[in-house]
Amino acid sequence: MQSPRWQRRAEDRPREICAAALDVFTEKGFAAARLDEIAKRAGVSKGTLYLYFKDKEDLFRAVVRDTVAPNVGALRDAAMASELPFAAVANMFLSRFADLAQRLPVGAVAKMVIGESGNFPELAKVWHDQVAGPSIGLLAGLIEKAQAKGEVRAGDPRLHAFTLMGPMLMGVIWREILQPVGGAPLDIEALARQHSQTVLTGLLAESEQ
Amino acid sequence: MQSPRWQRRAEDRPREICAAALDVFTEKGFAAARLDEIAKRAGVSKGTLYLYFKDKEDLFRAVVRDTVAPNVGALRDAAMASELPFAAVANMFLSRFADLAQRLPVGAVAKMVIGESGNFPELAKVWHDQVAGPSIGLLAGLIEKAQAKGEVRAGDPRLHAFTLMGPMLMGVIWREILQPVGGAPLDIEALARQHSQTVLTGLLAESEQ
Amino acid sequence: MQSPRWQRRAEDRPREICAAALDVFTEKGFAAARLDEIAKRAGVSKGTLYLYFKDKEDLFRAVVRDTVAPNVGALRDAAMASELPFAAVANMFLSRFADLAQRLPVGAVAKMVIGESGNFPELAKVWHDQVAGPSIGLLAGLIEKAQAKGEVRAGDPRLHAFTLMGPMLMGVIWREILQPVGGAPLDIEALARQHSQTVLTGLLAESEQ
Amino acid sequence: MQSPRWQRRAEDRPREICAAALDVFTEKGFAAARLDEIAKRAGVSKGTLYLYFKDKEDLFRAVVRDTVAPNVGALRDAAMASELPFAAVANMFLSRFADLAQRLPVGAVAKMVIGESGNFPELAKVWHDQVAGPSIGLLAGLIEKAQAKGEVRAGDPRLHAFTLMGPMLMGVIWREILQPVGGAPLDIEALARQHSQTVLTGLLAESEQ
DNA sequence: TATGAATGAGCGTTCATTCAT
DNA sequence: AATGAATGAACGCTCATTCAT
Repeated sequence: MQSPRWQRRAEDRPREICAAALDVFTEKGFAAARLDEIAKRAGVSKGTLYLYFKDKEDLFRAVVRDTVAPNVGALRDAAMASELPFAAVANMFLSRFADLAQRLPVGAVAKMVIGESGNFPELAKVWHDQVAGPSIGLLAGLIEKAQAKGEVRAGDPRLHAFTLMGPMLMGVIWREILQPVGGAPLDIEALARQHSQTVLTGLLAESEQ
Repeated sequence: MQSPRWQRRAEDRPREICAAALDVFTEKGFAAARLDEIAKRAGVSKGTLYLYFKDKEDLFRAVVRDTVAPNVGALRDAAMASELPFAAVANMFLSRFADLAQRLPVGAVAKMVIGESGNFPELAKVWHDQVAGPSIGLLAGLIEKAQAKGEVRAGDPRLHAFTLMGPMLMGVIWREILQPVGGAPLDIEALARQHSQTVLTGLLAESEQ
Repeated sequence: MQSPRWQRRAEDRPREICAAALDVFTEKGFAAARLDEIAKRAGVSKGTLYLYFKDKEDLFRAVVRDTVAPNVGALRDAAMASELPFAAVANMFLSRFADLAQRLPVGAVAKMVIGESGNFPELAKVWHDQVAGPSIGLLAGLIEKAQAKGEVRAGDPRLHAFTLMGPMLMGVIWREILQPVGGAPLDIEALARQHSQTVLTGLLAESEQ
Repeated sequence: MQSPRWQRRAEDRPREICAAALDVFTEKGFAAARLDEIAKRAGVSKGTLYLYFKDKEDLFRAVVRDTVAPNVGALRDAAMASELPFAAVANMFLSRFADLAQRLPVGAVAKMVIGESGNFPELAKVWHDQVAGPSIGLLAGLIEKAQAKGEVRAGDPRLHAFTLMGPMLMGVIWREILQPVGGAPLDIEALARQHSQTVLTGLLAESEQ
């Protein structure tokens, strides 16, 4: 009576709700996610959600943006290393991505963005404009510079960027989608290590090149 | 009066419905797809759907299976070429995949499977068991054989397979998800060509290796 | 080809359909009965029903009327015996009813009429006007005459008719409704025999009267 | 503005809904009853029904059970009078039943149970196990005891029970089914009075016995 | 005459949203 | 600020009815 149980941490509510919502949206997708369940997992009532978010879409967007945002900064830094040899930059970039994918729900967000891209094109746009586009652009830029220096072989720099990043995306998706249904476990960091070595000097044995 | 309200086309109906359903499920995802719209696009009434499919889930599964199935066969063939030099096999595999991705809605199916993997784990399983798993396994096997022959450099064959295929998956997803929201257009076949050259001999210029 | 299988017995169709419909309507009631099932049990297609009956209601009414009709005649006869002593008339009436209830689906029709009286008041009306009303009226008339002759004790003749017929109706309902769910089996004819004896001279032993 | 769109009345809601549902189910039967109409009569929205009942069947069962239950207790008491002369017991039993039938929707429940016995055999079972079976059993037991004391004439006690109760059931059904479609009005209590007198000492005038 | 594929209105049920408490 | 009972629009599914064959 005197000290209402729920007065504590009023300003953490939005975060708690977003965390619960991320889980449910990831598991079910936007349409199949139930606000009832999000509320339950967040430990609040359904009505409370509406004190912090205008509606279900607003909550969904908030979840995606809040989870995407931190990624953006983490990638910017890699750009600064552009004076190092390309091999070192590539190594760093891949291992950094692997590290990111271990700590943040990169796979979960990818899943949501991919699955709901038809219903929420703007989220795909955010992902493109803030994450995928800049990353690819950044890489392509580094590659182009390295080509100019004679470090990297000729070819469309953007396609080269796909060669570099594609396996990492595939790894993240494998973990998120196929591993839970019986796919062989995948060590993202090992993938980053082996791939960065291999892709630089080629899959073929030196004797064959 | 002039044109009969409907025609008997029992044989084509299921295909027509599946085609319409593929579109709608791809655009909206399972939960947000409306049977009304699928029916409208298929040019039939809502009730007609139920003459051929038990319910919405049944239709969804049929769509995924029917679209996944053709892919399976197309990949088996690549295995036969295993006596060729690995470089040739890899080339063929990638260009074949690119070709497949041009003609079949690979991206659309991937999108559905990824987005609904939480609600339909069995579809993810089908995709894993019949498409992704075998493909990766096949590649890994070829790679292992090539390693034994000294053609391919050391390393976990499965991770090498990711190195080989990842960029193609990324390409497909880019086209399906990001290109519609402003992503730069991507030529999958050009990607296959450049990637297969690059990945075999390395991103680095020969002088650097 | 030459001799179409179904040309036989074309004029029996309505009867066959009614028989199947009686079963299904009795089991399920009007609303829950499926034309599909009636057609299947009648060995015809759904469309064929519409060659003989305007719609579902029309079929229902036909079923009830066709099954009710024969009962009517069978009861008229009992009136002619009105010169016999009342005890003999009552005996005859009850045993005739028991006989009827053995051979015709009296219980089934009663069930339908009772269950659908809200939706088909006219059927209840048919039942009242052609079956229950006349029967009760007939009995009440006989009783009144017998009272005038000093054969039957004073009292409202119609209520006396309830005393006479009620147990038979209860017997029919018991068989139709409660026996299938575990009610002890009931021999309608034994009931008719014992009841007709008892009701005439009283439940109480003679020493008690 | 002036009057709130709705009020919280969690405690009364189930009862109000059941009352409305009883009316509609009685009028229409289970299948033809519309939840829209039940909700309207209960003064709530359709969705509210689902706050208190799992689905339409659950509501139906609740209605029948809640309406059957009170009857059960009311009949138990009659057993205690077993030391009185049988004539007194029978009198009491019949008048008590008539009283019950005046105050409770006995006819309505009978109608529902009879009409839906095919679709809801368990309700027929409840009715048999808790109402009809015990009542008949109770009466048969009393009759058997009275026979042992020489009060009641020989014969199957259960069939005697039909002789006693049948007219009352018929009266209830008459009122519920036939009176609304033009059947002559029936005074259940008068029926109980006259029947109990008549059935004990016989329909026949004393001079005839 | 007979069929059964096709229709579409209608209902049970769900769930995002509101609002009296 | 927080609740959760109440709402009602919307959707999946059914099934009586129609009609091309």
